[in-house]
Amino acid sequence: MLDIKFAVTNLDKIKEMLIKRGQTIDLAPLESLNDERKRLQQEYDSLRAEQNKASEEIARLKKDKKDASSIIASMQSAASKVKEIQPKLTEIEDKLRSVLLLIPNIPHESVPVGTDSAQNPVVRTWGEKPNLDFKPKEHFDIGENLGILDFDRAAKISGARFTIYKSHGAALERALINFMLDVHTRENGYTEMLPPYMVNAKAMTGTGQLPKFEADLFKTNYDYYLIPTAEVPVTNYYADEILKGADLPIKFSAYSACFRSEAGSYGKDTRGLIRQHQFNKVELVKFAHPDNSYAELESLTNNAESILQKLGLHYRVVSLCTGDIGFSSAKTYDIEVWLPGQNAYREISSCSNFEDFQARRANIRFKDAGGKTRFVHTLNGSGLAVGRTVVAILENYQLSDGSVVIPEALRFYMHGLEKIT
RNA sequence: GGAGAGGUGACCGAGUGGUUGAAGGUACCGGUCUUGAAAACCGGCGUGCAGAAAUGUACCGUGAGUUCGAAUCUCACCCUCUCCGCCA
Repeated sequence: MLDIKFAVTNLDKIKEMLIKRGQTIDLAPLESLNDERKRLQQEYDSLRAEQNKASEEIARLKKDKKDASSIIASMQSAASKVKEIQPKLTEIEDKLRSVLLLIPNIPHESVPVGTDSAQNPVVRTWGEKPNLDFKPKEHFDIGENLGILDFDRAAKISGARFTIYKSHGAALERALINFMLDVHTRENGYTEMLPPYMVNAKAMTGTGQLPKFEADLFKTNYDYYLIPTAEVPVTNYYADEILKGADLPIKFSAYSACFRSEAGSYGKDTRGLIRQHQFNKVELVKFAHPDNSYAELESLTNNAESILQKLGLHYRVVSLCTGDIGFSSAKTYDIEVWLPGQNAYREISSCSNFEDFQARRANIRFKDAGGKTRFVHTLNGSGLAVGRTVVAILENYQLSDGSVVIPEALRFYMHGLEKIT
């Protein structure tokens, strides 16, 4: 959420931002609602001032055992007027907030201008495509042939976009989770967290999934939403709190299952593990000082990259352009891993700095060195999407006979297994 | 599911209708003292909105109500804790 003062005094900037993002929002209500709010607030304040003054006078008279009935009678009209204005004011404030909640974040000045993902510049690449002297298979064929992924039976018991991992497949997924958490907690300085997978609407609003993206979420019949990412519970961990400036940055790493309705992506990635209703992810979350949140974004991205490096998987980092960047984000790097079977780079991590956009929604603040209370900057990134990492391993480490080599960094977690055959 | 207790500032904790934005303490910031630190003492110390400022106003879980006036009374809801029952 943007700051209302900033919003009404920088309407041009917001309009420009919306054009760059390729979106249209009617901003007229913003100005008129804010004017109306100010007008009502002033009226309300002066009425209340009158009431408060009279109250003091009444108190004084009563204390002196004098008659106050005339002044009490004279205040009755003011009281009824206050009752008239109050609900109007509340209504305007609610409307104003609901408009603000639908305005996306302003991209950082370093974010490239562009219309879609084709215009995301590559920032860097790491490693090289593997040399496969045969036609590489896609991960779902490899997995099914090895008997470690079962899509048909998952469809039978759940539906499309679900998978059952079996045997070494299940072990591989579990190994990756432990491997990633160990690297982030022991080498990268994150504190591990295991959060709830169901949260309330307030938490979803805090991180920006609600109110705009309700259709992307699964909701239970008890008013709980299934989390689409651990970002939601972990970022909201400090909602409505004031942190100590000296404690920043605070870094959490959390494994969770993630649930997404994938509404609107019908027909995309229908086969395999790439796009699932339920998938596993290890998430990185940071609460940072506004002065160095962009340096923190770089290191967070590097932390996510370190997993791919240890696994020996070739990837590139792209900077999302203004037309592709997410609603809440001010700047996002996507890490795209190379998939020989698909002959394409695919997103395996998305690392973002939200600046104070989420902090303002979730009300997460800190005391700076001067004792002033300010909003923190929140950041997060996948470290990494586990299912897609399995895809990358199967496709990059496949052999011509259909077997798959286990990357060395993972063998400890696979009890020494070197190859899935 | 049944019975009870409670939600106050960064934290602990007073406060049951009239100068209460809210005692006291802790933490924090500044100062005195000290070679330095600690201790002690003195002072400061919430946030939003409007305003150039003075100042005004709002905020004591959330929402509604009673009243000239609500942290304080009424109702609903949310959350936490304790006991009983049931269950992994």
